[in-house]
Order: sequence, then structure tokens, then C-alpha cells
Amino acid sequence: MKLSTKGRYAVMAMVDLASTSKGNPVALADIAERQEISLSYLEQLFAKLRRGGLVRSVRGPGGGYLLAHAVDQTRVSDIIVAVDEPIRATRCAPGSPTGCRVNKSRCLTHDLWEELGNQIHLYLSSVTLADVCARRVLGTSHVIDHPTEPAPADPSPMAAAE
Amino acid sequence: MKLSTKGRYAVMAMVDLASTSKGNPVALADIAERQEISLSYLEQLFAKLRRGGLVRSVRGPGGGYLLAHAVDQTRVSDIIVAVDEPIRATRCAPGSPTGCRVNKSRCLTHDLWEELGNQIHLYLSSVTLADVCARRVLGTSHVIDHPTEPAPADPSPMAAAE
DNA sequence: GAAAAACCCTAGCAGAATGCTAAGGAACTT
DNA sequence: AAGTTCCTTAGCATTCTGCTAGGGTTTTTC
Repeated sequence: MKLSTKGRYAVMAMVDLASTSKGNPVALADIAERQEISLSYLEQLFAKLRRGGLVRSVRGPGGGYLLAHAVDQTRVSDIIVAVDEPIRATRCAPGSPTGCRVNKSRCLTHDLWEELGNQIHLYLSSVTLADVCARRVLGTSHVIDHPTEPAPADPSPMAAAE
Repeated sequence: MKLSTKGRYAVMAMVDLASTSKGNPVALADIAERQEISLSYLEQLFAKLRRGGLVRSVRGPGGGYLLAHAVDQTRVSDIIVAVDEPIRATRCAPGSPTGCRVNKSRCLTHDLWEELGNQIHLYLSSVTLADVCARRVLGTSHVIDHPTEPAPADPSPMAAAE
């Protein structure tokens, strides 16, 4: 899982598609204009989304793209996974626990990143296109409990993910 | 907040420092060798960590770096925030809700990314250096509840965060 | 059946970021 | 004073991102 801007563009386009299409195909050119994304770039993204089974295409005049599933069945995590290249195993191997054993502490951090990936996926799996369209996204930030003492007061409020 | 490999290197180095130092300064050259990171690159990272108030430095022979706070007071989120440049506001402004109003649906996704950033920060704030050293990282993946129907069975298990 | 509208595919490219090297300096200890 | 370590800046090769260019293929409509 790679959290890049590419995934953000794909989600923006899918939200546009979901909120524009009432069962009719939506032309990429329309999405490109509304979202201010280059048409050719969009075409590349939708090619991946189609291979991932998230959208269906209709060719010819009056054609365009359709959601393959209902809006409440299309999860944000699926979009990002479909669009972003899976992995670039620079140092550690992705899934293998024996992959990185150069040093103990490196393996320790490996566990941390893996769990972080789980957390991110967990959250993005809980949000569907229907949620984003209906603005049902904010307001459920509650603390993830963890087997350690609670952290002190936050000295540096973080910048947003963008 | 930017989740890059730079932050991973910094966390690796800080874990090494935490587990090596018993109140004594640790030379960067030692960390560089153990973690197989270029010394000069490490120096750049630790300059940022020092400016962020996460480590103290001792110059001269026998010198090196010390944690500024106890291991259970140093959170992973602080390390990443200190090392990664804060933001590259390509399209949307980071905190301002009025920043991106080119289109309705773009603002909708903006909320999504902001909440995702909160979730990531929340998790990384809950993990301290002490947790990583003691391998108290895995095993607490529970579902984040969300005001939507539960997603169907997962068709595509995700690759890890690395 | 031709024209037009849309999807489809590949190659490549400018700019930025990443990870790193190089070089020199400043401060501290012995 | 000499050595060890931190500290800073400049620059560079590689990779990724976002995009352009240019060509298809399929389908509908006239």
C-alpha cells in the first residue's frame, strides 16, 4: 500500500463518477473537466480501475464509465490498491517475517510499519464511496488503545495528510 | 505529515539509539554501521531531530547523541514529524476548510484525507520508542467503527505498508 | 458504411523528491 | 595541539509523479 497523490486523484474521480452517474455512463472528458485532471492521466488511472474490477466501460458515443458495484460496496481502500503499484521492496521484503534480519532493531521497526499499514487499510476499508459523497467521514476519531501508558499532552499538532 | 522512507530511517536510528545508549552518548558512526545507513545522511536526519528537541548532542571525543526524553516519552509520530518536511500544498491548503473549493467532490475527498491523517497520527502517537524496542507493536488491530454498513468480505488482501 | 465519439494503449518527458557523497568547519576532550 | 565528534552546505544520480503526445479500437448514429 502506497499513499501517494495518485490514489487521491483516483478517489476524487471515483467520487465524481459516483455522484454524477445515475445509472448512465459518464464520459472521462467530463470528469477531467470537473476535477481539473488531465484527460490522458485519467485514462491511465481508469485503465487500472477497470483491471481491478471497480468500474465497467461502455464504448462508443454516449459511452463512458460505470461503477461496477453499488456506492456503498465500493471501498476507498480498493481504489487505492487498484491504482497504486503494489510494492517496491527497497530494503525489507513486504510480507516475509524473515525478510529483514540485518539487525534486530531494523526488524523491530518492520513490525511497526506493518502494523501501521494494517491500521491505514482498516480505516480506508471502513469508508465507502457512499460515505464520502454523504460527508460521513469526519467525527469518529477515537483513541486506539495500546499496551503502554498514555502519551503526554501533544506539543506539536500535526499537519494534514495532504 | 508525510509517510516517506526518510521517516523510517529516522525511526530505525532512534530505536538503535534507544536500545544502545545506557545514559551514554552514542556516536553516529556506530548507528550508521549497525543500521547500514550512510553517515552523512544520518547526520542530516539527526540535525533535524535535534532541532525538533528529540535528541541532545555531546561534542568531542566520547561524544554522540542522547535521547532528550525517556524512551516511553518519545513517540514515533514526533520522530516522523521532526524529520519529514511539513507539507507541499500542491492543490488543497492543509488546514483551511476553505482552501479547496474548486468543486464540491474535491472538498469531499479533502475531508477524507484529513481524517486519514488524524488516524495515522493517532496510531503513531500511541507507539513510543519503548514499545518498539519491546516489540509491543503488533496484535491490537481492531476495527474502527464507522457510521456505515459493514463492508463485505475482503477480496484483495493488501500488501504491507513497506 | 463513413464519421464521430468515446475508450484504450504505449512511449516519453519535465520537475521534484530521495538517498547519498563530498567537503569543510566548529566544538569539545585529552 | 591534536584528535574526535558533531554540524552545515552544496551537489548529484536515480526514481517517481503528473502529464503530454500520438496513435489505435470499438461502438453508435447518420
